Amino acid sequence: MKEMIWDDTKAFLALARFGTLTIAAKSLDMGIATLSRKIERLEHSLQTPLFLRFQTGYQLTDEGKNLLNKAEAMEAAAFTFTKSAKKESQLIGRVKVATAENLATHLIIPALGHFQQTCPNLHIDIVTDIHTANLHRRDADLALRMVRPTNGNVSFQRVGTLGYGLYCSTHYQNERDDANDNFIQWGDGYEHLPAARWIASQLAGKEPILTTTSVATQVSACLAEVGVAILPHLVARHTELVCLANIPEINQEIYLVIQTDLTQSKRTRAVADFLSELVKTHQDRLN
Amino acid sequence: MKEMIWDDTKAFLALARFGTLTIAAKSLDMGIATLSRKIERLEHSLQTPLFLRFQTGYQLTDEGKNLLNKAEAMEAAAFTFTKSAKKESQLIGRVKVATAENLATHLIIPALGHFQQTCPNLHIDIVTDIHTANLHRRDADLALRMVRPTNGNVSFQRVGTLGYGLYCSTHYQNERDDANDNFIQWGDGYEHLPAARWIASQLAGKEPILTTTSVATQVSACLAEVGVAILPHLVARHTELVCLANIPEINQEIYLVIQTDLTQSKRTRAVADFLSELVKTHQDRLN
DNA sequence: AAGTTATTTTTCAATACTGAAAAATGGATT
DNA sequence: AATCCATTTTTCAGTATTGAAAAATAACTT
Repeated sequence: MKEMIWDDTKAFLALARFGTLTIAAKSLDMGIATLSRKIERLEHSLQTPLFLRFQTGYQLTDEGKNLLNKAEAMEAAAFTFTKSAKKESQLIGRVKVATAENLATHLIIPALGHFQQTCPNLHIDIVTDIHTANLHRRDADLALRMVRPTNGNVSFQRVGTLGYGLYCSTHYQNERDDANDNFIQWGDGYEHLPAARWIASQLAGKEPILTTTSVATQVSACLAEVGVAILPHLVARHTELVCLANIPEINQEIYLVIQTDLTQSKRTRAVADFLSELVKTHQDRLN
Repeated sequence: MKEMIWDDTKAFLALARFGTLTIAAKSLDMGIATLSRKIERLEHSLQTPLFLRFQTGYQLTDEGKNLLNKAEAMEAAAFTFTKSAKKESQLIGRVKVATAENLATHLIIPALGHFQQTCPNLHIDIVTDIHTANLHRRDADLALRMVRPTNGNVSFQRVGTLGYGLYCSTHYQNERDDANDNFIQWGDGYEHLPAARWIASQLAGKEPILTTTSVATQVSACLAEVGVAILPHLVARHTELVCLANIPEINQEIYLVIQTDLTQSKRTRAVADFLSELVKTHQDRLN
């Protein structure tokens, strides 16, 4: 006995509802004969008579009546399947983006308004948790990072460069002794940063005047005229600090990390495109 | 855009599970090319890419992954549909039979053991509620009655005759005065019974020695040598009472009432056949 | 870097499905 | 009892679906 053909359930439901082959066939947009054969086939594969044939139309048997709600359950399942697919095909839902706080605050969030206009039903969640270095599926869908990913599970692309400069307050600049700068340096655990390494080479053994562990505190220190610091242009440009020099040798690449490019859903891809475009159009502000 | 073909969901599930067209096609017992086309058609009608094609096989997209559980829900619904149909096609379940207590006790129940042997998975529920005169669908599936049904919603067939006789104890018989019997009559509300009417005609104005409202009490009264009573042979044959005369003029027809014959489920029909056969084979004991 | 392998995609004849029209059915009406 | 009528069932030519084999593809191996 051949397995049931799921599509025949449509025929069963229509015929049960309309009662006559003629009307049911019209509702299904198929020939009268086809419908009759589908019902026949279904009854065969279920080994159960579903209808009684009268000249006035088809009438459900007891078996048919008892099976009707089961068929309707199938219909409901099929409906949610197609409906979910439609949802899936549209730009709807939430996408989680992991990134550095700097980029989030000064680059992404300011552009969010414009993004919402183009994709009103697509929402972005931003995660700036420092521990989300490796892009696990549950952590985030996308990441905008400044370290080259090592995990082989993800793919990535260079989308731009984050530029750094030597900054200080105007007052410090006026009083400055070029050969003997007061450097604000990164503290324990951040020695690997390109900015930290550059300062270390400038200090050549001398002591820094202050060490901190965040960009925000270094900005504060500069404004308080403690000394000079290496800051991203992106951050410093919003302050009253002055740029003494651009330091291109410690520029950092910005990578858009994605979960293996190809399998991504439409909405993830849309956000990825938005971020990639965003970095590219603002490349001047980053350098 | 054409509506989704439910059967293609099978293809989606198989391919998602086996990962390769070749194996999935084998599992579905169809050609490799057919499966490929079904997937293509499904993706088109859902307007969503479900798989990524690689030489190593098909891989679910994010959309496909998200839709997988929806498709599985459909599969589950289809499974219960077919399983229920199988149940429906077998002689399995319960059938509710409404009947008189006499017939239940002395005719149906004694034969139940034999019925269980032929249909071990089919259970009979017996309802002897007096109020279940009209066979509503929720009350009972079948009825074995001694009144001709009036409700047009049901069909019925004469399956036999219930015979009555004039009964008394042996002692009463020995002392009997034929012209002056002590009749045990039916009480208020039962005057319409054929037996009651027959006794009334015999009494011709005289008073009965006792009135009761059940067969069991009349049997008791006879055994206590109160008088003579009209009893169904079926009941009296199990007692020590003696039959003074057979009263064929008040025989009652036994009707098997069914919910409109044709639409009945297999199990109801099986029980109907059993009951019909039962009455016919025991017709001698009824008369 | 070329060859091997397992896979998908294409091709085409055979098969199955489809629908319009004709025939048959059986209940309803006169 | 004969006719009508709305329906199902059958018929048959056209269409779509199917599967085996051939061609193409790209990952993997030597």
